[in-house]
Amino acid sequence: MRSEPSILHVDLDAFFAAVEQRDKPSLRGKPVVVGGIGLRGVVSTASYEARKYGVRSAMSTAEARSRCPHAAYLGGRFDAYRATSAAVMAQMRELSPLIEPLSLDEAFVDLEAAGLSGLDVTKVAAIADQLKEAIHAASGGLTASVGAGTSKLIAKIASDLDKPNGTVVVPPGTEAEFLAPMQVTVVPGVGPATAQRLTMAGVRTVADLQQLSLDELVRQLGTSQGTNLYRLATADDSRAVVSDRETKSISIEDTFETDLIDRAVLAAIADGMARRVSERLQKAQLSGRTVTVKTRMHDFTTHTRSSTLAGPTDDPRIIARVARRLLEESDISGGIRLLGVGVSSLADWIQDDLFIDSEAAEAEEVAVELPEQRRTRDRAGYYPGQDVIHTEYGEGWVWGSGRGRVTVRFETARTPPGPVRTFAIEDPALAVHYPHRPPEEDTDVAAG
DNA sequence: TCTGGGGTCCTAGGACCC
DNA sequence: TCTGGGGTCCTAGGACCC
Repeated sequence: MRSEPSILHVDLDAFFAAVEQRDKPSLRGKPVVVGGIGLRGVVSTASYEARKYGVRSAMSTAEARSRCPHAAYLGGRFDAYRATSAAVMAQMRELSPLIEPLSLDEAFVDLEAAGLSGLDVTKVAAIADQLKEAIHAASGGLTASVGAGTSKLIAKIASDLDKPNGTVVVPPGTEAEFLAPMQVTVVPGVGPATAQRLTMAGVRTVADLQQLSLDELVRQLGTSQGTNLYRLATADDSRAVVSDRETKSISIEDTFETDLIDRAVLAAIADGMARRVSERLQKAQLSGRTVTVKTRMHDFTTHTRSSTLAGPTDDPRIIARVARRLLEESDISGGIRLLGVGVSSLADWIQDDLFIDSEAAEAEEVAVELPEQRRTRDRAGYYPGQDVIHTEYGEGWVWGSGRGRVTVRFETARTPPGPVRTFAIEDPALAVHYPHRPPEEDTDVAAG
């Protein structure tokens, strides 16, 4: 935690709805709801006029319509939101080289990294107000709320206290007492499930939380969340402002107007999703090894199935093939309301790097030295380090096998000696099996 | 009035290796 | 014949955030 309130949290007010009102003057001063407008839609953002009728984010659009039938219901124009967000973020970068966007409408700004010093409450409030004016001008009239404090936690909570168009600076040294009277749910990371567990332990406010020992909190919530919450409750937060956070996964999902049960229809939808995921991977110069299919049943229970490839891919055909297989393995009886396809275990090198010319592969083969005791056939009949398995992701040496799985070592140009990956032997990815030497007569080579 | 779409992080168990 | 513990990878599910 810092000695000066040098972290700002900037939060644009009713962002999506505000952009719509900016671009369409007839909507100004009127209730506007942006979100899913179909039968199963939910509200993303409600303008302040719509909030007067009880319309809230994450509420079903059906309920919003019943509460506020005369509002304008809009599906959203994300290109416009992205462009506006970029203009706003640029204003923050003018103020400091170190900003951390959390979403299109939120970011931390590090004033310390801007070389500013002697930051007392008055000075920070003035800086915040200037920033809000700059944002207003650059965005075509949008307002923001700003919180400032000695840590991310305090800045984030403060920005929420005087919305819209507020500025709240929490004086250094007053953090714990600032938090104490608040509900535990103001602490980021404490959602409904955690709040309920805490309630059962007699904890409703941060002050209640401050009474608990670390041991007790860890018992209630586990090591990670317990220790985190223990620190945050006493305003002990030294998390740094971090600019470029790397993408960990890319996914597409869709909720259908009515539940779908036809496997052929779903397979075709999965193909389209695989293509869109692939496009986004390629645009971001990323590829990934794990393909995940997500299904949501009529009763809202959600399942995921995933499969990890030998090497990263951004190929729509491969993603689609794996997604189809995972979908086939999924239970869709009774119909599903949602289908999703995603790719994770991302790498910033692309698929082509996995395929290398045979010359390089041979050079690598020479370099491979195996311990003597491994130069024997394993349980599934492979010679580890000598047999080669051909997969659609490239060729790799068998590194060991048994119990229905085979471990394959891949050689890649960029990352020799390459990843070691495990496949189920029945995995269709193992299209062909080429032993370097013929298996002995009694050897039952694992079925491909 | 039933519950979006895009993410992140954590946990837990099993397989496998040393 | 039984008994280990640590570490990594993978899978599945859940909580949470905007």
